[in-house]
Amino acid sequence: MNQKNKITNKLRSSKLRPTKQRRKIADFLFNREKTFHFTVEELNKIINKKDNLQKISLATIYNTIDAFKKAGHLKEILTNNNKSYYDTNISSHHHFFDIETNELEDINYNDIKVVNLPHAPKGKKIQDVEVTLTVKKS
Amino acid sequence: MNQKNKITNKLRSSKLRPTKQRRKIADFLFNREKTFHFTVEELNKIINKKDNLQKISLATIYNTIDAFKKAGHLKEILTNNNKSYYDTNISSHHHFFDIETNELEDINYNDIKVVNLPHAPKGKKIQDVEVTLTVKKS
DNA sequence: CTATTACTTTAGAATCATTATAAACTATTA
DNA sequence: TAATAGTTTATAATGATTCTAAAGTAATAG
Repeated sequence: MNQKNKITNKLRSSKLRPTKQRRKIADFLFNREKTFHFTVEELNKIINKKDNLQKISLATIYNTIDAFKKAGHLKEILTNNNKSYYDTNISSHHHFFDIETNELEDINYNDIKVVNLPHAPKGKKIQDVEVTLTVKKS
Repeated sequence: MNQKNKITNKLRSSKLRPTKQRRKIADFLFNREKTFHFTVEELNKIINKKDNLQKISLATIYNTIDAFKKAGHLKEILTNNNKSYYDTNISSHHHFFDIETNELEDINYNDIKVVNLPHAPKGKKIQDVEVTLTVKKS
């Protein structure tokens, strides 16, 4: 199956109509080797570079990223930076977050072990475990 | 030493002039048994309840919380909620974060063990280790 | 195929959290 | 007590995100 069809299937299997906009964004985000960290504004700048003919509105980018997140294709990263950061690496892993530059870096799952997880409070269940190592210039 | 003087000293030792506003906020935040989690808007609502005579402006509350954070009297908590959460418990510990209600709960330091911490990227040093367990209704 | 329906995109307005501004005020210091 | 340095304040400005409702497009029924 070619990449175009893979994207279409990915969208369909998440009950998302494969529109031109969603394909373009999905193609950009998911057809790559390395994981990609971004904010919506950053993604918007890249997707809508001046020389691009078919621009995608910022609202659509927000909608699409939100849909991809809900479908489990993107992981939202915890920060204290008052904007949303996303990661194309959805497998369980952790992050360095540079509080001076706002840069993120993945930490391999096996490089950190979180042991003795406590029980969730009554009536709740744990949905995700995220370790953030805040770093700065040494 | 009475509590009023304690607060004054805490402020002075952080090179913050003990103004009426800072005392009031510090008194509210730090003279308590249990830790307190809040956003600035929540704190503003509490500090400026209708029946309060001396109101404190929202800008001052932001300034003060920022000063207290920089002085190390408050810990900022990582979430994916696009607003800043603070914790009066500044000792090393972790959190449950309910993504449906935005409620936070402390996790005792010893209830989670993070082992095998990786080295920080070259030229950087680890400033903080935070584990957030995202929870939701089960 | 075509018409209908349901979903999606869009520009722009609205909202929410936060930061900036600059004038009035207050604690500290000389 | 006067000068100064730091602080507070209302308000404006900013930045990120969500809302709105009209126009467009994909899916589906006939």
